[in-house]
Amino acid sequence: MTTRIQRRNRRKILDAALDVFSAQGFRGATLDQIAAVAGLSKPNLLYYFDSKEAMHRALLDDLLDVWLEPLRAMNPEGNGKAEILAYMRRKLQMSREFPRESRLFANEVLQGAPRLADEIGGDLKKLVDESAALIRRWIAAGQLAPVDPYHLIFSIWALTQHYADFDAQIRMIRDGADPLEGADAFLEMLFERLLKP
Amino acid sequence: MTTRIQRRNRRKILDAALDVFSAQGFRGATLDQIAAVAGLSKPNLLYYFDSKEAMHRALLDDLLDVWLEPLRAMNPEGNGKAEILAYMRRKLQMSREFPRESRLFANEVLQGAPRLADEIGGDLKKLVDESAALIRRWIAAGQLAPVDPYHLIFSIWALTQHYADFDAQIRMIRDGADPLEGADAFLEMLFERLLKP
DNA sequence: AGAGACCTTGACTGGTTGGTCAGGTCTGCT
DNA sequence: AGCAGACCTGACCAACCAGTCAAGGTCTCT
Repeated sequence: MTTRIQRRNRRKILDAALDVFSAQGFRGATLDQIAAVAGLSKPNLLYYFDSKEAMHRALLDDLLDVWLEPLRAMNPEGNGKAEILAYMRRKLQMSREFPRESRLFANEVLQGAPRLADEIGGDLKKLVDESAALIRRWIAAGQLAPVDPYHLIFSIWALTQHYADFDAQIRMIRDGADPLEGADAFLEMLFERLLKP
Repeated sequence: MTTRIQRRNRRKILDAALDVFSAQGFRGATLDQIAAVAGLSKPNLLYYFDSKEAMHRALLDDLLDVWLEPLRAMNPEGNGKAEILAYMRRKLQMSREFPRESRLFANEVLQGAPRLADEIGGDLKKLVDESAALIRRWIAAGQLAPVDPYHLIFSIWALTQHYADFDAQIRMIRDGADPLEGADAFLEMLFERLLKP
C-alpha cells in the first residue's frame, strides 16, 4: 500500500532525477545533485529507491511506453501518407513536451544502450518490424512512394528528436530563439514531398 | 620541439581517449580506462597532458575543424541542389568514417555543450549563417525548392549523424546489420524530392 | 662511453560519491 | 492521548578517482 507522502516524494525524486540524468548522463549525475533539485536529503532518496541505478531504471521503464505510444497509434486502416505524417507530428510534439525524456533516451543509446538492450531488442524491435510491414503494405497499395520503411522510421526519429537532443546547439546558432520555430512547417513539407506516391 | 616518442604517445593517448570519451561521456570516462586502452600507465598519460580535461579539449579542438570542413566545401558557384546533395553525402560519409567523433560531439551537445559554447556560438554559427545566406540565394535563383535554410542544415545533421549516434539502437532493430546499409539511397531520394524546385 | 634530457612508474594523497545505520521525528489510527 | 509504523537525517564508511612526486630507466647526441 502506498501512502500520500510516498506518492508525492517518489514523484519529486523521479522528476529531479530526470532533470539531472538527462542533463548529465547516468555517470555524470550525483545523488547530491538529485537530492538538491528534489529538495530532499540524500539518505531520504535512498529510503524511496534502493540505489541510483534503481532511479534510472524506474525512469527508463516509464519512458519506453510513452515513447512508443505514437508508433502504436498508427492506424492500419488509415491512409498511409496521412498516418505517417500524423506519426511525425506526434513525435515532434513529444520533442516539444518531453525534451528531458528525449535526452535521457539519447544519453542511454549513445553509450550503447547497456540498460535498454532488452527492451530495444524486444518490444521496440517487434513494434518497428510490424510498422515496417504495415508501411510496405501501404506502399504496395500505392498510398506512399516506395521508400525503405526502416530508414523512413529512423528518419522520423532523427529529425524530431534532434530538436530536443541538440537543443543547446540549435539555440546557439539561432540566437536563442525557440529551436522548434518553423520546424513543423519544414518537416511537413519534407515528408509530404518524400512520401507523395 | 617534439620527439618521435611524443608524437607516438600523444597519438595513442588521444585515440584511446576518443574511444573512451565517445563511449562513456566526459564524466563517465576514467583515466584508468584510457590508460588501459592506450597501453600506458596513468601517470604517463598525465606526463603528456596536464589533465583529463586537457585531453578532452585537445579532442574537441581537433574535431570542430574536421566536422565543419564539408560545410566549408560548398561551392557558391555550383548548382544549389547538387551542392547540398554533395554536402549531405560528405556528412554521411563522415558518420561512416568517424562515428566516434560524432558521438563525442553528440555527448557534448547533449549535455549543453559547456565546453563548446564558444566555438558553436562563434565559428560554427558564422559558417551556418553564411551557408544559410548562400542557400537563400540559390532558392532565389530557382535552383532549389523554397525551404528554411536553417532547418535544411539541421535536417542534414540530424539524418546523417543519427546513424553514428544511435548506432546501437539501429543495430538492435536491424538484427546487427550495418546501420548504414541502404542509408545512401534513402537520403538521396529524400533530399532529391525535398529540394526539387 | 658518458652526460643530460627525456620518459616511465609504484606508491601515495585529498576529495568525491554511492550507500549505510542508529536513532530521531512525524502521521494516522484507535 | 498514546502507540505503531512510516518517514527522515547527521554522521559515517569504503570505494573510486584525478592528480602528485620522487626515484629510476631510456634515449640521443657528442
